[in-house]
Amino acid sequence: MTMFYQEFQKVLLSVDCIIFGFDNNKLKILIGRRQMDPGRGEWSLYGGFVRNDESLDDAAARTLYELTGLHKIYMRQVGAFGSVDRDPGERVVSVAYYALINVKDYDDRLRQEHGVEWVEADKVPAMFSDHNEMVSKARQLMKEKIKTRPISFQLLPPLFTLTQLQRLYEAVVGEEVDKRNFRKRIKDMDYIEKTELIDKTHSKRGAALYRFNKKTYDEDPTFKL
Amino acid sequence: MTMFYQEFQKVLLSVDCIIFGFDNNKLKILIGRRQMDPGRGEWSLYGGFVRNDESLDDAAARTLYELTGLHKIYMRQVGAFGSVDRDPGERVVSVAYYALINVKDYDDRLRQEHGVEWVEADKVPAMFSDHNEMVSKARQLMKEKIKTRPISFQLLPPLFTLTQLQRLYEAVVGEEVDKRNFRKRIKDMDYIEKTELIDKTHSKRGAALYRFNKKTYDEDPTFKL
DNA sequence: TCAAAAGTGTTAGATTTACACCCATGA
DNA sequence: TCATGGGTGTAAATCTAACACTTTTGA
Repeated sequence: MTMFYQEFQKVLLSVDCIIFGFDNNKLKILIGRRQMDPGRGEWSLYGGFVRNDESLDDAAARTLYELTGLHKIYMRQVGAFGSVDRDPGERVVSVAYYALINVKDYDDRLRQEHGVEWVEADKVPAMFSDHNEMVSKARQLMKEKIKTRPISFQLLPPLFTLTQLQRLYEAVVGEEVDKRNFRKRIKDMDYIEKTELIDKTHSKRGAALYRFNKKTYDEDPTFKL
Repeated sequence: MTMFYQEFQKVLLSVDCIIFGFDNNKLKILIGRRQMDPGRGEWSLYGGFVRNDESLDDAAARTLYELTGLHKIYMRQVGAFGSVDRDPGERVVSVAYYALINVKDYDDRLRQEHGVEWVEADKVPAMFSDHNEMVSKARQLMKEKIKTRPISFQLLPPLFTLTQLQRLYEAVVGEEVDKRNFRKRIKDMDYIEKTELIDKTHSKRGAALYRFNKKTYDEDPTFKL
């Protein structure tokens, strides 16, 4: 059946997902207790094995769908992790992906059924194997990404206030920024549109709601690399 | 023997190396004709299969050593490539690494024995499978890296002139930079040390030779992230 | 003596940072 | 009426980019 490469060893390949959410002005990630031996009961990222008939991206998307019921989640590869002993059971190489979702899109019932929970990205417990490493690398990549690309919208509802956008940015880069300077920068981004709508849930005065215009963004020549 | 994960499929895992060199003011990469079916004879990166008793990094380092006879090559992971049909033979997932070497360190006899050659990074032919994709991604990563980290020294001899350093920088980022501005920036980097030595092979007047001081670099608090 | 590469400062413009007060509203 | 978060402009400092001529020396 196998015609080529007969003499080479195969390995188990998994994907592990670092799923980011933003809630209560905190960056959070979704983790659970490992349901499998070895390591059963340890904190762990959600993952799954790669099948022979699916690409790595497909495996990650499928895994994300299994867990969240959501399609077309924003997702980027973090890298491959392949220490020999990273899994105490047997040799497993894992490709990590980070994903961004809007916490509100994730049915809380489904979340509980899978036994995963949102923990603050700054307070992640010690996890199984090299999962903490995966998380740091993912955070690092996301931090670099957010400085040049509009990924915030993947974590926010379709309508959001500038304060929300700023808090998210601060949570991701890990430092506070000046309100006026931040808003000045946003004004220059034509693809962040002010709507007529007002959010009154977070303040008495009410804050203008903004939305991300993907079309305008895609047409912006600044972003044609 | 295998106690866990029995029900999951395994895949062949390979590493592919994008080996950069700098010669004649040109950024080059090392490629050869594929020696294996399927795809025998097509242009290809140099790669190898990952063994069960070695990490991905070890597999890449071993592959680099096999080809070049060099140890401790600077090397960074590019990412995992895993389309289902990327290899027409059977399912193979590959982890790409880029590596930087000083062309002069590579014995030309050994190079010929392996049937690989240096081609300009801007003139890479169509290659086997997704290897061109790997090269673009590697170039992109390296370009980002060189803007904040001193990786040039991996591609240059221990002593080099500022003009060489500038030409290399230009080749990597793909655009020319102003000589005076470039040298001003270099002056601010304490870890690039001027020596008393003069290179007279490239000009009549002679150019001062510089060296990279790793110790100074490692102690520079700017680079503690 | 001249061609070829090395070496060297200044200025204008752009970008970034720091900073403080008034507004609207519901409780 | 007051506490809370929303909203706004200016000036200094820093960084970046543009620019041209002199030096040395081997051929």
